Amino acid sequence: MRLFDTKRQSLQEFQPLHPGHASIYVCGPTVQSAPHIGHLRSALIYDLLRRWMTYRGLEVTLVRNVTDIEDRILSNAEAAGVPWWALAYRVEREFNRAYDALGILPPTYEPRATGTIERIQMLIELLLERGHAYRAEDESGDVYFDTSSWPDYGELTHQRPSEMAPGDTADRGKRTPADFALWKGHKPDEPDSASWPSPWGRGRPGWHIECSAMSTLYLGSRFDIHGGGLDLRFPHHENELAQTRAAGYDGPQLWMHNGLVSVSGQKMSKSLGNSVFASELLGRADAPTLRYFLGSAQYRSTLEYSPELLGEAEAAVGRIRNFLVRAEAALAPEAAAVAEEQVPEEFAAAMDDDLGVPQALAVLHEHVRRGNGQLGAPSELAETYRSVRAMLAVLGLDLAASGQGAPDRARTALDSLVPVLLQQRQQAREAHDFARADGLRALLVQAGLEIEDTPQGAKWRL
RNA sequence: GGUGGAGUGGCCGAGUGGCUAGGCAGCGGCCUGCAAAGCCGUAGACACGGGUUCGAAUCCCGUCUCCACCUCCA
Repeated sequence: MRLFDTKRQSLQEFQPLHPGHASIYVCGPTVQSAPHIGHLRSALIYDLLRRWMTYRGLEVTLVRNVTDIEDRILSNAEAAGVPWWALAYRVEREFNRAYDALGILPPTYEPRATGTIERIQMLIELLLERGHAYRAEDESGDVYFDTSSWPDYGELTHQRPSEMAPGDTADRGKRTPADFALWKGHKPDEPDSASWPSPWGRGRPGWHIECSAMSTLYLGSRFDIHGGGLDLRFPHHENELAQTRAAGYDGPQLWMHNGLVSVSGQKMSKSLGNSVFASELLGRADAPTLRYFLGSAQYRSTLEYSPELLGEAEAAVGRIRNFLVRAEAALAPEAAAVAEEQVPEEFAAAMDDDLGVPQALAVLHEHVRRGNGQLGAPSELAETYRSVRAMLAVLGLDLAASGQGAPDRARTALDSLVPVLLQQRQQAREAHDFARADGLRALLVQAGLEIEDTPQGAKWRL
């Protein structure tokens, strides 16, 4: 399969470092505030990558970190009047609930920055020894990465420090504005619990270093892929790469960056107040619809969010779901059983081409349409049905047609009441009392049911 | 100022030299008592100006516009 590499700015044939295995590190959230649609999209993209690689026979090790100590966590916690660790943990749990609700598979491991302090300190020590870091000249206890000591600085985003817009020079103890903190000395107004002893005094890790520490600790000096949001390219990933390599590690062989989500053509931001949070999104649509919607743009493109677009995704998913219901009704159970799940070649080609999910969805729809035309031809239908199921499985679209699981009491009540109404409607139709028949149908539709007349009589579903 | 990405029909979104993706919305037909669902058919586009070519959404040159990043960000 081919993937677009940010560093080389081109599609690269993916060659795992270890045949049959793929190692992926994805920048997870800084658990400072509630997850929004952008976080979900990002996580879903790497979930799809992982599922696809698994389908292709690779054993995938996916590490997605949690950055649970950082400036914004401290300031948000202080503003909320809660301990920073309580805020971080609450938000972390909120992220995981949202991931679960979307059917995003748990990563192989999910390390926390606070659990990696030893490794972080070891890296900083290495950087100091090798002359790529320095202790701040003031009494702050900070340690900075010395960008001027690393000739390749800027290699990821193809920038030269001299041509960048000048940064904040007022920062304490830095030699040049481009230098960034590896270790931040403890400040008297910060909680003691947010600091750890170190050779440079009590303090906490800077932002960036935790990813260098966690990726190389769990995946080794060299690993296959590093992923994250487009907005992390600089400074986060640029700095991370510089640190990792300057400390003597190789880092990832390929960098992936996913596009952002816009709302009304504007980037989501706190200052604009247009963020779409996971909690409200999960209340607006079911998991398959959200997965479909979030996959409707190629992962490197900006995805525009609006309720209308979400509605379109819902219609598309409904179409697929309708097909499954019909096909399962038309097929013998053993024909519908999916033994070997094999996706169509065009689907595979789309996924292999830099994770072309929109094209893959097109292939899916083509099969659904074909299948709808085969409802009278079971042998052909069975094959199409199995293809569709295979594609849905790879995409993580869990459209279990007939309501699995134990029926709840409301459902039991509907199961006994709806057929009575449908029977009354049928009697009215036979008596040509269409006003009454349509009235009964309108009642059911208003209650949220779908009524479908078929040669075998009326069928209903929620 | 620097770095990167992108402009395709009413909307979203594929397509990288010839063979009109797909979805939603629209229109016509089939089916239906009427609908819904489904199927079939159909219209509509390549930011602009040049150039290369038998042929350009696709390649080249120029112009315009938009987006992201340049030390808070998925």
